[in-house]
Amino acid sequence: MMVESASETIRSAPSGQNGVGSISGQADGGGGGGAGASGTGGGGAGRDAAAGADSNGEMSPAELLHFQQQQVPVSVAMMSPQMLTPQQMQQILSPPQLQALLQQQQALMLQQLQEYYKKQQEQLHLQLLTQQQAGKQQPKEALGNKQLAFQQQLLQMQQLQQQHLLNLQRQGLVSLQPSQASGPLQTLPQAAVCPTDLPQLWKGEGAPGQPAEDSVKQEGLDLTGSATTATSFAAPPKVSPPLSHHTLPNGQPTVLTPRRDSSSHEETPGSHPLYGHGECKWPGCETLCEDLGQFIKHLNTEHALDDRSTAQCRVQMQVVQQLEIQLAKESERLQAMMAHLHMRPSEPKPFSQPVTVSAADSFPDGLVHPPTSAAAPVTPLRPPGLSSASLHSGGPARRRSSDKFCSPISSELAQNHEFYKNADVRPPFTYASLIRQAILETPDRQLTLNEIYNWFTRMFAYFRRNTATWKNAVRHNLSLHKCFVRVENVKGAVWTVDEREYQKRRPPKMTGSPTLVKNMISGLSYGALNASYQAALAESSFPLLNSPGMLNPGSASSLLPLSHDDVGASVEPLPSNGSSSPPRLSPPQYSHQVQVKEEPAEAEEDRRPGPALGPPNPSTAGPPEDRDLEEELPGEELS
DNA sequence: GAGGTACTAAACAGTC
DNA sequence: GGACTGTTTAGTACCT
Repeated sequence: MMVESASETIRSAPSGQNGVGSISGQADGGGGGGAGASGTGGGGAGRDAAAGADSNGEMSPAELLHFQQQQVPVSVAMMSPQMLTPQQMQQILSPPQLQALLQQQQALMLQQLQEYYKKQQEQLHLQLLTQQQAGKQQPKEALGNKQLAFQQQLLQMQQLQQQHLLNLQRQGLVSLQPSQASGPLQTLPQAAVCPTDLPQLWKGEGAPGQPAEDSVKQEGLDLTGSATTATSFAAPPKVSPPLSHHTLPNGQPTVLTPRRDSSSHEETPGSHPLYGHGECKWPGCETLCEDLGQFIKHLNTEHALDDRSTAQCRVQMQVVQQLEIQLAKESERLQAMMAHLHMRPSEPKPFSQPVTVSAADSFPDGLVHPPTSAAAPVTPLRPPGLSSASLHSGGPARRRSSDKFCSPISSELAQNHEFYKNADVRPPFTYASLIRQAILETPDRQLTLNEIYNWFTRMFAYFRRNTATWKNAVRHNLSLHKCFVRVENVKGAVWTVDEREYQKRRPPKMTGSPTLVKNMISGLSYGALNASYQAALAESSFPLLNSPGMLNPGSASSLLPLSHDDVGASVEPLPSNGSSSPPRLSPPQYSHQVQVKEEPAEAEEDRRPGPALGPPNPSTAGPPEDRDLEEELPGEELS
C-alpha cells in the first residue's frame, strides 16, 4: 500500500514537479514559481530597490544584468550569517545552544531573505509593468527584448535565490521540507537539475560577472531541462523568447554536458579527479594550475571545507542524481530499442514507446533487480495499468481488482508481452485467467498441462522460478474450476476452456461498484499511452461500462473474437438462473474450442514462439469430441 | 462480520 | 521408485 501510494506520487512528480521545479518554476517567476516572494509582491513597493533603473523605469538587458549582478554580492554578504565557521560554533557552543542559535538565525535569515527577494520581485514587476506601458509606443521587438531581459533576470535571480537557500539548507538554517518550504524552497529538492544548469548554478554565487549573451544561452539551455513539461514564462505569451529548446525528436531534452566537462575525465595514477588539462575542474572554477602540486594548493585554499564548497557539492549531488535518472531513462530506451530490433516487425512492442518514468518509478524499491533468468534480462518497467503493488510481490498477491474485472488480459498481455516476458513481475491476473488465456491463444483452444506450464514460463519471467508453487496452483485451478474441462485423448489429456462456465463463475460486478469503475478508469488512463489499446478499450470496455447489460454474450464475443475475455466476461450479465439461457447455446469460442490434440506438446511448442493468435487450424476443426463435451457441459450447468 | 474468491501448501491417488 | 498428473482439503487473505 505504501509502495503504491509512494510510486503514484513519484509517477506524477517527474514530469510535473521536477520540470516546474527549478527551471520552469523560476520561469514562472512572478506567477507560480515564486510563491513565497511573488505572492506578496504584487504591490508597488520596492521603488528604492529599483533605483538602479532609469527614471523612466526602462532598463536595457545589459543594465538589468548589471543591476542584478550588483545585488548579488550584497545579498551574499547579507546572507552570510556566520562570523564563525560552523565548526567553530560547534566547538564553542553546546548542542542546545547551537540549536537555539541556529533556529534564531534561521528565523532571521528567512525573514531577511524573504524581504530581500520580495523587494526584488516587486521591483521586477514594477519594471515590467513600466516597460509594458512604455512599450506601447515602441516596436514590438524592443519590447520583446526587454521582456526577455526581465525574464532572464528573473531566472537568474531565482537561481541565486536557490543558491542562497541551498547555502542555508547546508548550514541547517533552512530545513527543506517539501510541504513547508515557500517559494523556490520546495522546488529545489525535487528540481530537475539539468546538466546544463551547472555553469549557471556554479557561477551564480561564485562568479558574478557573466556576459549577457552567455547568460541568455545558458538560460535557454536551462529551460530545456524542463522543456518537456513547462516552459511557461510570466511574460505574455506573445513574447517568444529566442531561447533554444534543444529537444530531441522523441521529446527527451537534450543532455548537454557542461563545456568544461566535455573533455574526457581521464585519470592517470597520481592525478586528481578534479584536476585535468592544467586547470581546476571544480565546478565553476577553471583556475589554471601548472602542476598537480599547485592544484592541490589551490584546492586546499579555494575549495576548502566551507559553506560555498559544501553547497556546490550538494548541488553536484543533485546533478548526479539527475544524471542517474537520465541514465535510467536512456537505459530503458535502449532496452526497448534492442527489444524492438530483435522482434518481428509486426509484433506489438509495448515498451518501444518512450515511456517516461522516473527512476523511482522504474524501480519501486530503488534497487536494480537482477534478472532471474539468464536468458531474460530484466526490464524494470511497469506496464501501463500495472500497479506497483503487483511488482515483485513475493507473497500471495491479491490482485483481483486489477485482474479480470478491469483489464482485458489479452490486451494487457499483447501490450506488455515483452515486459512480462523479461521482468520478474508477477502478472496481475489470476491463475484461472492466465490458464484460460494460454488455452485460448492456441489455434485449437486446448493445451496439455505441460503446455500450460510452458506457456507460463514462456510468457512470464516470474514463473521461471518457484515452479513447484505455481505449477501446483495451476493444477489446483484446473481441477478446481469447472470452466476448465479436461478432455481425454489417446495420447493423454488436454485442457480446454468452457467459456460459459468461466463467465458464470464471475458474476457481473462492474456496475455499481465504485472501486471497479475507478480501477477501470485508472487502467484506461494508463492505456492512453497506447492508441491501439485505447481504441480497443473504447470499443469494448467503455460501451460496456457506460451501458451495462446492453450486450448479450454473442455480441460481446463478436467484439473480440478471441479475447473478449475479461471485459466481456466481467460485464456480461449472465442469467443467475442457468436454465433461463438455452443450454445448447454455445458461446462462439466454445463452439470450436474442443479439438483433440494430435501432436506432442514439444513440437507444437517450438512452432509457437510467441503468443501466436493465428487462425484456428482448419485441419482440426470440428472434431467429434466437440460434441461430447457439449453434451457433457449442459448437464453440469443445469445441475 | 459473512460470503465469495483467490492463493498457497499439502496430501493423496493414478499413470507413465 | 520417481516423476508427473489430477483431485481434494485446509488455511489464509482480500474484497464486496
